[in-house]
Amino acid sequence: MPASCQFATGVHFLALLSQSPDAFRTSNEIAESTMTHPVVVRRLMASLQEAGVVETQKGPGGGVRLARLPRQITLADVYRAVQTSEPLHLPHTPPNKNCPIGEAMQSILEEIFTRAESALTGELARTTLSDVLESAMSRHRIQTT
Amino acid sequence: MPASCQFATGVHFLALLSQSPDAFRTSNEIAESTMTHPVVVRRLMASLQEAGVVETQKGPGGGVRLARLPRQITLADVYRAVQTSEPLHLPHTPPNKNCPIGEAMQSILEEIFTRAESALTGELARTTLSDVLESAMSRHRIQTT
DNA sequence: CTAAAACGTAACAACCACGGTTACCCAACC
DNA sequence: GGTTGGGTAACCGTGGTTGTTACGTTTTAG
Repeated sequence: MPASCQFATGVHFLALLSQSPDAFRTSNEIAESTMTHPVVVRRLMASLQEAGVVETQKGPGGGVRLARLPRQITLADVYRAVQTSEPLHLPHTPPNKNCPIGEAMQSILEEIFTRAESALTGELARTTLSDVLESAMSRHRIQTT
Repeated sequence: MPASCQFATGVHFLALLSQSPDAFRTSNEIAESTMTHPVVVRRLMASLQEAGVVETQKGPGGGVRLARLPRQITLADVYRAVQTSEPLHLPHTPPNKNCPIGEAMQSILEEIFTRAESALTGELARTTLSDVLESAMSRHRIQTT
């Protein structure tokens, strides 16, 4: 199911960065924690940097850190920065020109998709990175005690 | 990924069926209108039949028709019947066991995904097939006049 | 009872996006 | 200037989706 898990990965990355909002973490560290490849980390972080969610610093002592406080970053920000393809798609082959229904279908579907995705991002906007980190901390505490 | 457009295709199919809720339409007719293959139609219709959205009739004079009135079928019904993969996904590789954040991440993300998808289907549930058909009819009328 | 019309489904190929990997360039710090 | 880091291009393997063929099964017509 190679159906883009970039959002999940991105949230995971940013949750790690939220632990120490001021410190730079290297892509190697992040990759190790998430069992992936440093290049994958840098690729995803590039999108997040473009969206103004993180900032990077090259050279020794450099790495990636949040550009804003965890409280000021919502999951909708992450979703918009990272999601390359939309969850709902039009068919690749255009409909029959002789079919009046098909003629109007695309624009109807596009409107529906827009509304549906607004609902989705609206829900995601209600959770911030600090919420995620807090949940993770409390959950881990319960698991280890 | 070859971004699944099954939802869009399904809505298109059902909009066609909504034109004549009582008559059986063959997969060949549907395929012709949507510029696809009869087997593709039957495959998708199989899911919709399993969900109780359509009913099929074999043999001459048979085909597919809606199981309920267009007014009683929402796009959320279509989405649930047809969508094989969810819009948001967990990473395929589990996180590092030594990372406390990663430990808790999966369940946190699953909760978030559940809420987000509920928001999406909630929005889709507000539109019925008769709404779609009505939009298509009025749009086509405007385009052709 | 046979033939034709339709769905049901398995099997296969083509395509394409995603993730992992390597390699190389560039910037920053010591 | 060397080391440490990100930035990015290029490539491959994998797997899901669609299109297509082929065949079985059910139903109706006659």
